[in-house]
Amino acid sequence: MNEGHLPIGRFARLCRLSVKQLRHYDELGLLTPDRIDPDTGYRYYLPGQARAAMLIGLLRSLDVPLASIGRVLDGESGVLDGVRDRMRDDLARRERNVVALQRILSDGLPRPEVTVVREPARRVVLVRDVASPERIGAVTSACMARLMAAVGTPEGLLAGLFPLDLTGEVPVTVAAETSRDVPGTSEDVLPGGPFASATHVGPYDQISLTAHALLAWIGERGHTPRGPLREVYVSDPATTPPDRLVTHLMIGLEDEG
Amino acid sequence: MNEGHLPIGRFARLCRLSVKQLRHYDELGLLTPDRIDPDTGYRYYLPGQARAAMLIGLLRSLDVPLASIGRVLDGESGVLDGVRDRMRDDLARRERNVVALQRILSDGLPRPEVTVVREPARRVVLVRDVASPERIGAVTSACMARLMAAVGTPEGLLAGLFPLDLTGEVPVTVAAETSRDVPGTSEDVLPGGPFASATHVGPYDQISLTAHALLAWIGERGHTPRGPLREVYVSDPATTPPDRLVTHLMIGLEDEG
DNA sequence: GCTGGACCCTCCCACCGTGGGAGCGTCCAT
DNA sequence: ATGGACGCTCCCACGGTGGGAGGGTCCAGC
Repeated sequence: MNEGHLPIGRFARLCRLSVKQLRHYDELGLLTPDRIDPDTGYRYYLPGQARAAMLIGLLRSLDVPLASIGRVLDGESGVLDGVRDRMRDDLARRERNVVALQRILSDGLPRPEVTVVREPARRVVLVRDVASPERIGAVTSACMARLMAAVGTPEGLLAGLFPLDLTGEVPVTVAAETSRDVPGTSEDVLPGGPFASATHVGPYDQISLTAHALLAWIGERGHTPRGPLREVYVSDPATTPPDRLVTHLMIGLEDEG
Repeated sequence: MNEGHLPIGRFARLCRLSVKQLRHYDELGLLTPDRIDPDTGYRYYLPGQARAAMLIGLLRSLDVPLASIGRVLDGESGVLDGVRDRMRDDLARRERNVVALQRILSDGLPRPEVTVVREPARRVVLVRDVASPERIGAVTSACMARLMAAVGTPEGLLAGLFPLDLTGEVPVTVAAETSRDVPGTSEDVLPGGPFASATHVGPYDQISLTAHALLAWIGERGHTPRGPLREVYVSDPATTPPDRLVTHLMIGLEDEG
């Protein structure tokens, strides 16, 4: 063991890492042994490498991916900020998941009554945006605020439109029924026809549970959904406690299932 | 397509799942097609299976593992409670990670001054417990409260002892130096000898960063740590703001490095 | 100098859930 | 009958770690 070289096992004990981990980090170029015996392939580390090794261990214990750790060790700046931001997003998603799971455990799965209604076509003005799946709630609120500011008092229904597939970037649309033209919004006609409709009572962040039940109802009967999910906001969230918020959920149906 | 049987692609679109997922769930026995053509191997589903499929999708979107979903579908009770509890623990761990990462980003890695001190053997009384890695802080506080209640005013130092390996169930020990016998505690002698010592200033939940630096110092110099990590609590957390809490961290050294 | 046991090497597989793709067979509307 | 959409199975990839097989190496004690 000349020059204080340590074989991998001893070095591993020093750094509280496993031999497997050290070999893996070597393979990835994160922590290269000071010397590798060309004949035997034995890896030899210096005690001075312990700090780098333990930094890897520390960051791993904080769930920083090895790829990011590599970039940190290469001196790239801002890497950990990105990691932290991603972790925060992930954390928020998991918090919502736990809340939703708790809700399911407390209340059971929603089994809303589903009816088929025939909707007229409706002339509306729209405000649109795009959101990541986590940000849908906030972005929808912001769109609604913009729409209300532009429209003033709506003459008819107030609704949100969302694609059924909530992966990737999700287009968010809020619509207010009106016969007037409103600057700052675009105008459109929501198609009429048969819709499957269910009513969600409760906070907006649990709408997806009722939406799920509605989709399941449609699936069970062999219908094919058509177009986006419509959320018709019946209550005013400014004056209604979250547990009493009423929202109609509607999904268009093919004329023939 | 007799009796309303749907081939896998159509059923997948109905349930917002991928064909790959459905095949996987079939393989795991979570959702078996109503009929499998024995000649072609084609899977055929009934529309009535959509609700089960979407329940799988819903629970998956909440990060419930497929194995747990399987047990839910088998009617086993209490499964989701366990999942939720595990998620909560995981969430707490991730929250701590993000906080620690933020701390590293704000303050940089701690680079405490490390000194070698020679400690006398000390007679102490002990309170012990066991904790999962997440609960160490809370359990240590609880032990300390018990110890203080039993000892009253300590005559000497007040310390916590923790193994260097914080995986699995971690034994937690708090010690108060005293010459008296104290009912409700056990008595022991902390060995003396050379110790590497560093001072942590700041909240207790960031002690691990300084402990890491101390271990790295030991590793860099080729010493071998001996025995548990000692945390000597210098400040009174009841009267000191968290940012000013002073803790000495000490790790025993082999006489010969 | 020899030997045994601890240590090291490489290579493969497993976990979990999903997606991609190769290579090939099947269904159905034209 | 034929083309194109759709189905099948089987393999590989991701990230990070552990387990294990099969084989070579080091060193302390004799």
